[in-house]
Amino acid sequence: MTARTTPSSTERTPPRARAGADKRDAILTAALALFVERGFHGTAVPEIADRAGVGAGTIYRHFESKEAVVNELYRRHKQLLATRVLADFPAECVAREQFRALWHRMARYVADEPLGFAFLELHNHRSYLDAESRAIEARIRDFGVAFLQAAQRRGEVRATEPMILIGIVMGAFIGLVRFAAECKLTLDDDAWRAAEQCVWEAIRS
Amino acid sequence: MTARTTPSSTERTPPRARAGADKRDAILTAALALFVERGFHGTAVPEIADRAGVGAGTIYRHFESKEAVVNELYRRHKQLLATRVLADFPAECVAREQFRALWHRMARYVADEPLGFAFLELHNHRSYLDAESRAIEARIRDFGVAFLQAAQRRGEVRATEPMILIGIVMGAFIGLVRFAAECKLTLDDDAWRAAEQCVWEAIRS
Amino acid sequence: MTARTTPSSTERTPPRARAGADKRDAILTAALALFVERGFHGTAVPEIADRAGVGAGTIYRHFESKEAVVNELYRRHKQLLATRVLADFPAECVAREQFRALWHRMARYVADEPLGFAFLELHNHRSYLDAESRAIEARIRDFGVAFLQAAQRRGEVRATEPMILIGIVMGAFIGLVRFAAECKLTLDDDAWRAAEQCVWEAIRS
Amino acid sequence: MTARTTPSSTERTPPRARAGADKRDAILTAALALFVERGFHGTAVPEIADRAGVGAGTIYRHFESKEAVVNELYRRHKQLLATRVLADFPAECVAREQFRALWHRMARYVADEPLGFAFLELHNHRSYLDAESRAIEARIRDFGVAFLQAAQRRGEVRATEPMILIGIVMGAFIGLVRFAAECKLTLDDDAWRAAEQCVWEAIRS
DNA sequence: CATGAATGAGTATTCATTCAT
DNA sequence: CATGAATGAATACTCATTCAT
Repeated sequence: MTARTTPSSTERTPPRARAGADKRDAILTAALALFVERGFHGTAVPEIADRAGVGAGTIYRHFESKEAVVNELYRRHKQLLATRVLADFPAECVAREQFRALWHRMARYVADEPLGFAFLELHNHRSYLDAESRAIEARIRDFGVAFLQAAQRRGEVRATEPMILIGIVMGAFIGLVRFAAECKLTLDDDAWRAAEQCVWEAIRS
Repeated sequence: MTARTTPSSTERTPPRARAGADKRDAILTAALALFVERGFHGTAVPEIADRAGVGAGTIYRHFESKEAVVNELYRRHKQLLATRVLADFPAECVAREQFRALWHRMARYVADEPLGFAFLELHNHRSYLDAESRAIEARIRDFGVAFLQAAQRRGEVRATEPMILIGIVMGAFIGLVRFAAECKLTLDDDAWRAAEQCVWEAIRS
Repeated sequence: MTARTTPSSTERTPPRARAGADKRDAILTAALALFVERGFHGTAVPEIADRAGVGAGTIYRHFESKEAVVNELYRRHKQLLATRVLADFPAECVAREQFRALWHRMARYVADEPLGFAFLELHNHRSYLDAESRAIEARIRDFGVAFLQAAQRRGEVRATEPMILIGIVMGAFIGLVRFAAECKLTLDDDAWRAAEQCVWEAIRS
Repeated sequence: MTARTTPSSTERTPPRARAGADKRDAILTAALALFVERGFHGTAVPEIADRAGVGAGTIYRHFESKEAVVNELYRRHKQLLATRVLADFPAECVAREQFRALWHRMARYVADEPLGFAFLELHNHRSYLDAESRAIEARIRDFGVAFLQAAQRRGEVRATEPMILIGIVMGAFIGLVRFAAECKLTLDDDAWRAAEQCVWEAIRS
């Protein structure tokens, strides 16, 4: 346990005792919540430090700058999403099954990492994202296009421009999550299944 | 009132081209572009003044504060969207026709006011929107729910929770626009029609 | 303070119809009240214009700058005080009578021009008063010193350094007015007479 | 910015002469001098920072706002004056002795804290003083009234309205200090004693 | 002459970043 | 390594002054 000079001990730190280097994680967790709540420009570095339970200077021991924090966060969560969704993709199944798998994996990601998902959906990433962060984004899109084209060739998905279909599917997914959040509607398994069925109808041949 | 026909390129207006009261418009136009590009908190007031071709102080002659500018912008564009989409709604048609009408009106709005649409889709409006601005938002959503429920009662739209269907439809629409923008894909009439057909399949009974 | 919609004419102007050049007076009157209330640096030029019922630009038609206004005000009121107090000074009377005359003339000035007196007593005139304004001040003090020295030579006033006596007398007068104002105590003729008697005791031989 | 005439005492402290917490004191000292010289509204925060030898932001680490600085200054000096003057007041002496004690204690305060005294005498405190600051003021005045009334009951002080007498005495004291300052006259012990005798004559029965 | 919209330098205050402890 | 006080550049906003009408 790191020595704390101030009399008050565990102020904001998460319950588990913290071993040395995962201050970095505390910073990222705090930053994630604040960026989602107030946006990148609307969040002050000392606020992040405060919520993470570390000194303001400590952030600069782990990250080059505030922008480095947001980029790390972006890459980390985009990567996590990609891994969760694409790992062990059922390449041999029919498109219907593949789509169902994709959809529910995304749904599980949203359930497990609601802040991470909300963060990725924040707009205006453009102004601070670096090249590497952008590359991950492209990788996922390319996978989606490849999947759709294969299914189209097999006549399982309608023959519309793949980018349009991706826009519709991803948009529907994101819209579903956002509207549910706005209306304080909890999405249970049935809701997710129903929605999945709807969206499949949109792209099936 | 001066008609604004071209959606394009009215930036850094020539010093003596404007008369009196449309300095207010110049400020709103400049702010719109900058908020879309860098977000509310990422945009400095002098930047807005600069781009509008006015002095920094002039902004405060027309608006109480920076927040008053975003709120005006939000209300104005939300209102415009609502009017464009809901005016003379074909109440007697079958759902299929009504849906087509809604879709293409939204498409036309996006084509005419790309920045306005992008602005409305910006997240984190929460932190600065006032009560009046929020009320307009609710009005539009309520209309959508009413439309869907009526169609469901007539058996023309599938009997899924209306908020889920709205999330899917609106999300698909927004996703389509965003992905197209990101991939520098221009959406022509055919593309809009094809997408409309896809999304209708998602909600039809 | 807020936007002015009506193009109407006489909004704040005092009842009497205004003939051309006495806008200058309206400006001075407005400035006097505001300077007393909020100080020179705490008063904005448009506020003065507003209270005077003239346009902001009009002030610059009559005065070089904000500092010119305060200097004019200072000179005008100092001059008025000097005239009121020193004109037809009873040079042949005994010091007791002369003192009584001075005291009650000052009292009458305060009663007639409470704002003017309060303004002259404002501190920090130093930072904006010009040479001419300062000269008037000196002239009055010199007269007081001469009066006291003459009375001291005749053995009617105690032989203490004249500047000290002036400080005491003027200070007592000002203190009286200020404390009365602070305690919302109105000074009637009896009070003024009683106070005069007290202060005379302080300097008589 | 302006010319600095006095080569005296504590200005622009040597960069590394101070330790930790007395940066707060440096700020207060700098603010005191500037407020006396140019008034509250006439003093810019960066000027205070400059004179205190600290960064502009540092002021906001120690004080909520510019107004918090004046209020602290006011309370601190009013308190100091009250303590110095009222502590161990000779309650058993005759009024003549009590008056002498009060007078010379005030004189010593002025000698020790000339800027503090000048600051307290600044007008227009009204616009920024908070309730607590005002309460101290009233406490001192009440003490003066009580002292005078007791002496009047014993027949040692003339039977005039106490507020009038206080106005005269305090006014004379303040006037003395101001006129002396304006004329660059140094008040030595003899001058203070002579003045005290004069003012006592004004109120004795 | 009078006006008030427009201006930009100036104000109080915040915040990303540094560095002595 | 960790800290948080200190910094000064940057921000939102104000105001003395100008000038086209």
